Amino acid sequence: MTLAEKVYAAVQKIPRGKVAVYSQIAALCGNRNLRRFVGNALRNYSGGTCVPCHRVVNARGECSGSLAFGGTDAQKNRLLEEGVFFNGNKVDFSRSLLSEDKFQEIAAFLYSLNTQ
DNA sequence: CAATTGACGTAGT
DNA sequence: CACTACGCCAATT
Repeated sequence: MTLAEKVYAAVQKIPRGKVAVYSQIAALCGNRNLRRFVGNALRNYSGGTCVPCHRVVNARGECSGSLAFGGTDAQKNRLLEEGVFFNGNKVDFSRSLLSEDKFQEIAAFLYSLNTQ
């Protein structure tokens, strides 16, 4: 299993109405320093809508540039529809960041994948 | 096998 | 606040 596949698995576990940051995803895959590759993996992903890539933002709460969805606005609107709170054009982390317990839950799930 | 590349992050100016 | 410089690391070439 490549790291990219782990990334996809982790992102799929992000609940509706919440967002995660790249470092979190990287941490779930075993190492915060992989954060850079997380973005790469999502960009490279062409498997359709199975993975909610739009729920992943950078550490400042900003949506990604122009690449995957048709602009930052498109991603932002999608998040808004899911109930994510925004503060300007940034995600309001205090209300919409992945909760700590959910993070742990996903971590446990990813761990089980690692042992396969 | 070495070089290049990023949807990133932090610290410093 | 904005911009820069540098670190980080797997995948691709």
